[in-house]
Amino acid sequence: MEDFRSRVLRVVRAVPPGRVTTYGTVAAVAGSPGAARQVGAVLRGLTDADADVPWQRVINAAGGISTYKVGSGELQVALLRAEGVEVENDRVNLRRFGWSPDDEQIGFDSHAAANAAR
DNA sequence: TTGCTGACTTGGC
DNA sequence: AGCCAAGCCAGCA
Repeated sequence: MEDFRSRVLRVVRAVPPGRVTTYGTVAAVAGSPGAARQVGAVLRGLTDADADVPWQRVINAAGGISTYKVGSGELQVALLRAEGVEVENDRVNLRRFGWSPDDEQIGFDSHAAANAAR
């Protein structure tokens, strides 16, 4: 069985530019609903070999940056803005920029978008 | 090896 | 709106 870590990285790599997703979504797609913390643990341990992983596109369910103890969340905000993601008041509007695997087909503006935003 | 921390989420109050 | 408790399990001492 593939490592949880590998699956997380694959999911994150699948997030298109200009979109963001949440730890919970990544965890669910990776096969462990509710294991959002582990997603954070994986991303925290990223190395040079994982430079192709757009970790900045992974945020918390509230649409905010969850750097907590990892230093500059400002960097992440800057990276997101550079991709066209609007960040106002340290918050991202998940209704517009939130991504989930299903959005590959439908884009947004559907029940999936509402689901992503809960 | 064990044990604790923690880029989180969710449901209940 | 917010706070609290439980659960997930990868990484690190």
